[in-house]
Amino acid sequence: MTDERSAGPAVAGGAEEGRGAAEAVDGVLVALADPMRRRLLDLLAARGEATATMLAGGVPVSRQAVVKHLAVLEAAGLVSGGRVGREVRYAVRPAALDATARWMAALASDWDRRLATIKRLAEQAERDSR
Amino acid sequence: MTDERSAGPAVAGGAEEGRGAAEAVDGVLVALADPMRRRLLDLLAARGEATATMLAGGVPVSRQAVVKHLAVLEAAGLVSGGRVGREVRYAVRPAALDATARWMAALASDWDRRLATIKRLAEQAERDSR
DNA sequence: AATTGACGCAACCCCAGAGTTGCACATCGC
DNA sequence: GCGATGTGCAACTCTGGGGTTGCGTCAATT
Repeated sequence: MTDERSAGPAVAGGAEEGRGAAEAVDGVLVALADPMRRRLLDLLAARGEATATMLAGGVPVSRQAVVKHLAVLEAAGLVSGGRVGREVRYAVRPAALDATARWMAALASDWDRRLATIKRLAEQAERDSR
Repeated sequence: MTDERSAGPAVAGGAEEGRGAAEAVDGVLVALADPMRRRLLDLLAARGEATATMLAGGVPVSRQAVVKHLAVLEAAGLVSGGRVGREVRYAVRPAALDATARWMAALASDWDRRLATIKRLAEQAERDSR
């Protein structure tokens, strides 16, 4: 087994590199917005490694549809695929997902900060007018 | 200012309650997948509170388009709107975003766990065959 | 009361993308 | 070599959703 996928920090998928964090996040969000793609990710995470044909067996769509979904997922950095003989094995990549999770958490805390400021100002104004 | 939005844990938006975590996450992901909606969230977070008409002024689409986006965002629990006189003021709600961020982080760490297991098993098998 | 500004509803256009089918090409097992 | 299996490519269909326009309604201002 060529373990090019198991530990390398370099993006083997070759789909995302020189882009800003915003566009990387965009790709992940768009990819995750589709229920079928989330299901495929689930299957893939459960099996560790699988081909498009295998995955198509566990989902009510054609193999070609699965291939397209995998292409989107790979472009988003969520999975990576490599050829082994005549088949293409895909595996899950946690890094992109983790990065997006952190982005969202940071955004949420930013909103919290802003809301706290707004509230404080409002109370201040009320105190002044009283 | 009625601060029904600032601290209450109860979902004032009235759009999500009896659903499982999966569908709540789905709504948030679908909502965030659109760049225009993310921009509207940004504007809303920056202004603290705004109406659809105001937001339409800072974005290259019609007011009606903004209204539709706000409806999606509200259904996802990302914003909440309330009538004040003849206008409807919207504000950002960090809770749903934070919950989704945690869901993603948990999923990423789950993938990591599975990958670690796979890798361990592979090394074990290799050691045995040697 | 008349006017103005903000909202809601409904009908409509348009295209990206999810899914399909058919076929050609490569690879494994015999 | 030959059949069987798995991929890749391309053309095609069709639904969903983002966007628009038009109009009716309601509240604030004067």
